[in-house]
This record gives sequence, C-alpha cells and structure tokens, in this order.
Amino acid sequence: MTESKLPPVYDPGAVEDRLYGEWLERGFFRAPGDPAKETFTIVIPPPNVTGSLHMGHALDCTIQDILIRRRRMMGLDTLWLPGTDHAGIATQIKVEEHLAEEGVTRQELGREAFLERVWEWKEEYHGRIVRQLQKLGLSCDWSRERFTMDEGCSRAVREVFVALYERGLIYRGDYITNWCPRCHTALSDIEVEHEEEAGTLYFIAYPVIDGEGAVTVATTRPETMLGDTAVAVHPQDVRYRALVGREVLLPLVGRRLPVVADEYVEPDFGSGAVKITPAHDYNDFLLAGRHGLPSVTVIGSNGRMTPAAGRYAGLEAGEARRRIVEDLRAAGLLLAEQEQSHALGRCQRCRTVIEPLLSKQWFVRMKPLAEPAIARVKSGEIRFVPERFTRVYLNWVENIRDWCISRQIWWGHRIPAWYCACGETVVARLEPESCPSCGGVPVQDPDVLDTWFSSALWPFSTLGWPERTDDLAHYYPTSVLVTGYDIIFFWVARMIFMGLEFMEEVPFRTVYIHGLVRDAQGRKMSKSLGNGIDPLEIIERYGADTLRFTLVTGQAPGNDLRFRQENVENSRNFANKIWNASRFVLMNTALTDVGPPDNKRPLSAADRWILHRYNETVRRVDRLMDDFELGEAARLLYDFLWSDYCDWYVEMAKITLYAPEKEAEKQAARAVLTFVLDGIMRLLHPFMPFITEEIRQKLSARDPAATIVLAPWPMATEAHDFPAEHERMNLVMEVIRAIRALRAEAQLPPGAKLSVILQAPEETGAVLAEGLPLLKRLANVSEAQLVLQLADKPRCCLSAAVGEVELYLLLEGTIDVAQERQRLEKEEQRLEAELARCRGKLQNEVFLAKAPARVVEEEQAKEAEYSLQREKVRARLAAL
RNA sequence: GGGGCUAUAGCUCAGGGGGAGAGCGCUUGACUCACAUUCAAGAGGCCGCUGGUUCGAUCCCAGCUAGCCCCACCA
Repeated sequence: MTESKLPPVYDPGAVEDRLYGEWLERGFFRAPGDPAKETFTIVIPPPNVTGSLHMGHALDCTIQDILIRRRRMMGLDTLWLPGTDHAGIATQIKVEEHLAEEGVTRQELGREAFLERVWEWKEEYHGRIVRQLQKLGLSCDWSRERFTMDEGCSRAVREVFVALYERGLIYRGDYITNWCPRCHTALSDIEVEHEEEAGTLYFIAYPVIDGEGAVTVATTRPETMLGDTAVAVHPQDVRYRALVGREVLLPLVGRRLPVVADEYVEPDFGSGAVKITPAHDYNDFLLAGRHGLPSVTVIGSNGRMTPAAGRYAGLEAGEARRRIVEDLRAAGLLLAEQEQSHALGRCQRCRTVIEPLLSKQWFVRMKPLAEPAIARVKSGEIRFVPERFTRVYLNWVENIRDWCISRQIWWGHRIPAWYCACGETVVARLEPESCPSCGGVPVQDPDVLDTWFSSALWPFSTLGWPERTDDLAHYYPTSVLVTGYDIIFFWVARMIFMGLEFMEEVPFRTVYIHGLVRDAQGRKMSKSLGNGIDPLEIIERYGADTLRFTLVTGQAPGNDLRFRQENVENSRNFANKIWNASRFVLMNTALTDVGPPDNKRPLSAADRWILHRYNETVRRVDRLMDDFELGEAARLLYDFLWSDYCDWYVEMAKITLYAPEKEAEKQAARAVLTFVLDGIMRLLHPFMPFITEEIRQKLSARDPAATIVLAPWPMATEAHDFPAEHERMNLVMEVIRAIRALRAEAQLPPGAKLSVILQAPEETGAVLAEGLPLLKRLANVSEAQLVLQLADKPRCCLSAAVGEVELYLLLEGTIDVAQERQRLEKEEQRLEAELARCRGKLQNEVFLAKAPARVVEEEQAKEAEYSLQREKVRARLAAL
C-alpha cells in the first residue's frame, strides 16, 4: 500500500508535462494509416501565427481532442491533423508594427528583406503556438503538421488557382472593391465589418443647364461629388420626369452631368435624386454600367484626393469633405444638413474606414461553385450541429457574390500570373521563362492571395493533394469540422465548395459549431478591452484538465459561454475529487484486485447497485457524445463520480473493507471499486486526459505498457444490469436520507448515536434488513429495530415515511413537539396538494379517455401512494 | 430590410408534452480513519407576457415584450 504516499491534493504541474512527453515519445497520436480500418479524421482550424492562443482556441481544440480521443479509444484509425495559418494581413500588420518600433517601414526594407523578417516572426510564433497546444494536452499527430504556406500547400494553391482560371472560374477585372487605406489592399466583402454611425446628410443643389432651378441631391459623402458623372432619379418619379435626359452642372467642378432614370433610386429617401459616383460607390458603379457612364476616380489608394480632384488634390478625404462643405455653403449651394445614421464599413483587421474603390483585382466566380455547395448541404451530405446553422450557411451561399482574392500585400501566396509588356497574361503553375506570344520576359503579379484561399484547401492540401497520396485516399473526406460560428462564411463555406470542385467529394460529413468564449460579464474577450484571459495562465494555476473541463461543461452546442473563475475552481475541485477517490481505491486495494467483477466473488447489494448505475452512465454518456452533447456528458460523469461513486458507493464499500474477516466480500468490493474507477477514468479521459492517465497508470502498475490513451472505450455489459437490486438499494438510500434529515431537523449533536424503529411490510423489511449495516453506518444509527407492525405509535419522537417504510427516531432527550408538529403539518399540506392534483386528473373523464393507459396507471399509483402517505402523517401527528 | 439566438433559483447556465435541475452564492451542522479543493441537511422558482394546439404546455405553434448576434447596395 505504498500508494498511500500520494499527496492529498492533486498537483497537475507534477503530472502533465511528463505525461505529454511520454505520449509523444511513444507515438500514441500518430495516425496508423491502416487501410483496413475505419477512419476518424479532423483537421484543426489552423491558428494564426500572429500571436498566442486565446480562450477560443482552447475551447475549439478541447472539443476536437475529446472527439478524437474517444474514437481512438474505440479503435478507429484516428487522425487529428494540426497546423498553422500564415494569416496574410494580420501577420503583416503585426510585423509592420514590430518594425515601426525600430523605426523601419516595410517599403524601406524592401519585399525580400521584409518577407525574411516575417518568416522569422512566423518561426517564433509557430513554436509558441505549438507549445501552447501541447500544454492543453491535445492529441494531434505532430508528424503530419502543416503550414498554409509550406511547400505542399503552396503547390496546392497554385494548382487550384490555375485550374479555376482555366475553367473560367477565376478572372481579373476592374471593379469596385473594398479598399483599406491603412492596409493598402483590397478586401473581400466579409472582411468588412459594418457599423451604424451618426453622420450628416447634405442636400446640395446641382443647377439645371439650359433651364431653371436646380436638382437637389442628398449625400453623406460630399467629397465624392468631385467624381460624379450623373444624377439619377426614379423613372416613375413625377417630380423629376421632365428632367430625365437633360443635364445638370456639377458644382465646384463645372462638369455637365446627365440626369438618368433608374429603378435603383428610392424616391422617398433624401430628395429622391442621387448623385452617381461610379468610382467610389458599389451601386453607382453598377448603375454606371447599365447606363454607359464614365467614372472619375477622385480618392486614391492612399486615402487622399487624386489630381482629378482639382484644387482638392492631395487632401486627405476627410479634410476634403470639410473644405467642400465649406465651399458649397459659401456658394449658396448647400441647401440643408440633416442627421443621418449610416452603415460605415471598417477593416476587420485595423478598424480603418473602408473606401470603396475602383481597381483591378482577381475574383473567383462564385455562382457555379456555390450551386453544388448548396445542394450537398441541402441533401444532408453535410450536417451542421446544431442544425440551425444550416440556415445561416445556406442564406449566405445562396446570396453569394464574387470573391475578391487579390491582396496588395507581401505576405502570402503570390498570385501565379505573369504580365508581359505585349499585353499577354500568363497564368501558370511554374514561372514562365518567356512570353508565349512575343518571347519577352513577363513579370509576376506583385499581389498575393487572400489568406482564406489557402485555408479553403486545408482538408485536402494537408493530406497531400494534388498528389494522390495514401493519406488523401484514406483520410478524405474528414469526419468532423469543429469551429466557431464566426467563421462559417470565411472558412466552412469555402472549404465546402473547394472540396467539391477539386475532390468531387465533401470535405467533411459534420460541422460542429460552438459558441464564443466571453468574459464573466458576457463581453467578448478582446485586446482593446483588456478582458482576455490567457489559457496558459489558467493551466499554470489549475492544470490543463481543469481548464478543459471548465470549457466543456456549462455550455450547450452553438451557445456562447462565459468564462468564470468560480467555474474553474469547481472543475479544479472535481479534479481533486477524482484524485482522492483514486487515492482511496489505491490505499484499499491490491493490484490483484484489478479485473472485472465476476461470479467467483459474491457481489453485495451495494456492488450491484453501483455496477448498474455505472452501466447506465456508460450508455448515456455514449449517446450524448454521439450527439455532440459534450457538456451534458461531462456533467453526467461529474455527477456519477462525485455523488454515486464517492458519496455513496465508497462509503458503502468501507463497511465491507473495514470489517473483520469477510474476505470474499472484500475481494468483490475491491474488484468493483477498481473496475468502476477504471471505467470512469476511461470515460473521462477525453475530457481530462492527464489525471485519468496518471490514475490509470497507478491502477495498473503491474503493466508498464499500460496507457489510457489506447485503452478500450467502455461498453456497458448486460451482466452488470441489476435493475431489481438497484431499486432496492434506492429504497435503503431514501431511508438513510430521511434519517439524516430528521437528525438535522432535531439539530442533534454530532456524535449522538441514534435508535430507530423501522416499520415495514415483510418484503420491504427484508430489503431493509439486508441494508441494515449500510443504514447504521451511513445514517449514524446505533440501534435499529425492524418491525412488521407497531401496536402503538411511539410517542414523542421524530418520524418520517419512505414509501411503505415508516421510521421513528427514538430520542433520549425530549423533542420540540411544537416544531415537529409544524413540520408534519407542512408535510401533510404538501401531500394534500399533490393528492388534489392527482384526483383532479383522475376525475377528468376526458383525461381517462384520451391519455395513454400508462399515464393513467401512473396517476392512479400516485394517488394511492399520496393517500397512504397522508394517512401516515396524520397518524404520526396524532401520536405526538 | 431580412435571418437567427436568448428569456428557468440571488448569479451563471443545463434540461424537457404528464410531480422543476446543476454549480456558485446563502442558511444550519460536522476538521467522520480518500478528499474541509470535504461531508450532511436546508431555504430559494406563477420556467418573460398573451393566445392557440392538446385530456394535459415550462416544453410544440403564433403573436407580443425585452436583450443579444449575423447578413444586406437606400445615397
């Protein structure tokens, strides 16, 4: 019993790193790649190499690890493929900020030197992130780790780009795009975040040429008027019908603008007339296309006014606005100003206000790609959990617009397009040596691709595509994708259509969507608020198991969760409970006791009860985990271990274990103690990998090769179903609870031993007789007398009833009769109310006619029970 | 303008067509030989409002109210 040296408080620090090292060394996480075996595959949502892991990663990865570890224990060929994302804009910003501290800009460094610095950064942060993931205990196959810009992924990106180009699904053209003047790049639609902000709507008079008066246009962006090339009105708007086809004069500039009619104009907004600026507004751009209008770019990519802005050239756009408003006012052309809130687009990465800008960009044509991506989800080939996210996904894909994929930054996959002075564009997998049409030397497009372009290929590029590797054949499609709802559009949707286009198969069968981790007040964790909690800090203080358990309990699929200190402590306490339950078992069993309980050793009622409860738990946990109800499963295990196993079974087992002799019974109890503990450790292992491994290794110290990582996932055995014994034990437990309650009621001194009389009919009495030792110990009763019938109710004692059992506490001192009377009366009232409810139902003929027979019978049984209980309470009242 | 989520104990949240649950907090008692990061007992809820479906609704449906989120090109 050397194990008794285990310290009474679990210390994760002494365990976790050592075990993780062992697991890695022994290669437990390496996917076997056995073609004969069923697979279970997850590719990790690759964390950005921009910084460190946050709580969201911890949740996301914990969920994946739970799914993976369980399947591994089930014997599947399990692969969890880890990796990181180069995160183009985000990383570039970080490195630029870093350089700024040295007083250097990337332009000063030049492209090559800058990229060297980014790679250095990447190396450093990659290492940091991997260490953090390992701290969490994640069972990734590190031998297959990938990076979105490694050799293979880069090849996949080029292959996909060229193939899509050849299929006419990628094109280059001049369109309005979202331009971030700070990041100096175009962005896709979803990288722009819209916020309602207060603004001013300016009413400006555009004089009518060759006519009287002026047309009033309303705009929130007067600075763009310099680029106006028309004024539009609604075709049905009688106010302006006469003006259509005529011209107005653009103030401050003096350009002649045609008045056009277009359905796009809302007659009820503003003045009903819209200035049209094709170079700086998406809708105006579309309208200009319909009417063959020219465009004038007045705001440049640096956010300053272009030479086309005349005397405003060179001004920052905001400043230009102020000047223009002033000048209009001076000219008497500013007719009115009105408060108007409007949606302002901001850069997702740097919060700078987005400028819609006409520029030449690369796009992915989405409609043809979206179609199958819609169909395969609708057909159920891909299932979202929870199901409601299917709608979110479909809603987006069904309204998708072409995807702008070129970025004017340096860090990322260079676009595989080369331009020749002769005008030829070459899109190729490898750098062309010369221009195919003129023989000249083409120059590569300086731009890089949207980060999400490479992320979209992740489920197959990481498995070796475009090579037809064994891994690809074996592990694709993956089983589950686990991610937060915030990147369904960015990533999930794009993986689906890329997977369908290039693998002709869905990338995953199930998408499990979880919520966001918020702070204790429910706010999003963010750097600016400074309310982020570092997962590493929690791990340092409480251990990875505790953090994992905290994250996975107390939250339902798809719902956000609040991260609260109290919950962490509760999980820590649970880990400690596990530890001490194990200490107890190790102190009281020998290694020879390990092994399933069998007929050779006589199982006690308590043994059978816990085995039955264990079986129930195994079945329910299994079903919950199949349904991705991980929080529920964890809660169930928590309750079983803490309440059933520790509070009840261990206490019951002590009676046998500490009794003199009874060797056979002791053997049985020890076998059950270890069997159930071992099973519960295995069920808990996906949630809390470290402590469960530590304990299992101690439980099976004879076998140095033992590891819980590859231990079989528990299954319920019918041989351990004992429904009748389970019922009987429940009765004994109820009686114990009742006695404890009476003790507390009477505020008996702690050590006071009790005498009780238990009255019960023969059969029930037999159950109690069997349970008497338990009852004496667990209810702290010294004398228990079992009777069939009491001639007279004992006087002046506390009493209670449990089913057919009536019990009386024989107290040596006096009891507070008034207080006891009050308690019994309250009980009588409660029964009265229940009875009334039952009878109400049973007297309702419609209920009797329509409710299922089972329900009616239940109700009748209840009525009888309540009625009986009430009589007993009355009798005890009378006896007081 | 569309779409979604949430409303349950003081707090944070599970649950689910037939007698309301957990953790924390609170009250009372106990340092009982695995654990005071513990044990035992308890108080505390018209399950947001109004209708409908049903024999029966906290649960299903509709509407409302309140809060949160996502999407969208009314300048």
